[in-house]
Amino acid sequence: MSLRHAVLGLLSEAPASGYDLLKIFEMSLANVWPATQSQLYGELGKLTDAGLIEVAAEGPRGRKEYRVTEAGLAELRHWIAEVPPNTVPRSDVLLRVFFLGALPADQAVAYLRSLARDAENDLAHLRSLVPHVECQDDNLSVYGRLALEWGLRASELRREWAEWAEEQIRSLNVTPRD
Amino acid sequence: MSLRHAVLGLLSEAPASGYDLLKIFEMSLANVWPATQSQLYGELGKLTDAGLIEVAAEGPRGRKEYRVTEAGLAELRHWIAEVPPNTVPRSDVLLRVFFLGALPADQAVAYLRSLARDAENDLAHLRSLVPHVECQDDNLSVYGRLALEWGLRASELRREWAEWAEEQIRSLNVTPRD
DNA sequence: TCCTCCATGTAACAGGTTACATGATTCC
DNA sequence: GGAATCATGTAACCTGTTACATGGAGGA
Repeated sequence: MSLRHAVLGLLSEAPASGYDLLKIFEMSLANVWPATQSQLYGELGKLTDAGLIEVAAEGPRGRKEYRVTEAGLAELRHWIAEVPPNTVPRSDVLLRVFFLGALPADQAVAYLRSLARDAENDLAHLRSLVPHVECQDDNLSVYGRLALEWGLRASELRREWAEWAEEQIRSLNVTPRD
Repeated sequence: MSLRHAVLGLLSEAPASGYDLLKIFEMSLANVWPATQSQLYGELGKLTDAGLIEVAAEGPRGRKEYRVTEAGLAELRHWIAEVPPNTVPRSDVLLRVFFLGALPADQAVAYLRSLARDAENDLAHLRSLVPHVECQDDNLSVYGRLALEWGLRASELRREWAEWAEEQIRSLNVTPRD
């Protein structure tokens, strides 16, 4: 149930329409909590029914601008501070690593190398976002920078780990029978 | 669709029943790809229908021992080596970080501190698994060690990042008006 | 006029969680 | 005999993805 809190969080910064929110999801939250258009509009309806947000104004093309209510803000704060983070994040990459034994050793090594490359690419991409986020000054950007730093560190970790893992597997296979 | 490959992967190491697999999921894969009992039995049925696994033997209490077929093994290898890892892992922790601005500064700092503590606990837990995995020698353990190392590094990262982030927010608030 | 962008909504499906339901075997 | 464990299955519900569907407004 975190999409609902993502929406509350965004609306707590500034009122916005579903369409606006969609853009923000694509820009800022794409790497943290992606959401689709259909999901978003559904959630806006549910949040309105629950009284956590309300329509602040109606615009041209049927545009509805939402804002968070007091109850919504309270719910947001409660969620951040008191609801325990729930799920183990599933990683299909790590799952593949578990089963690398099903591949011939050279392919396993190649796979780990490709992970290192992917991490390097992600790192480059995140680095390209740094200047863009750095010049902004709203709440979302201040904390967005923290999130971005996490991403940078995590990408480096992936690259370093993949290189280390490749070496591990290599050393296992160099001395197969002693 | 990774649960299916998790099942194929486990069965490629050794034949097992749904019940056996459930235990393995709870032990080895709990931190990588958790699965529930009902999901597992459903998937076993679908995999059998698809011809990727088959019933190798039937035991006492209606026990059905499955083994992977040639087609299943081919599918597993294909998935590991050629299917691109799909989704951005959603992180509800990082999502909370994005919206920390909705909290008073002291609560935001407290939250980051609690993240550091959580990371420290996870680290301790993973470290306790090290000796257990180290003495095993099957394929799953060899590659499981790689996955465990990832977990260890990731937990350290989380702790270090949380400490860094706390310092960042602290320094923002020490000098509010200059 | 036509294209692009703004803007919302719904339907079908896949994957995952929780809960319920049932029964056989083994061990004490 | 009773408890713990082995063992499987199903139903309801929630979340998320993909695709379809519709139409207004503004600019070239």
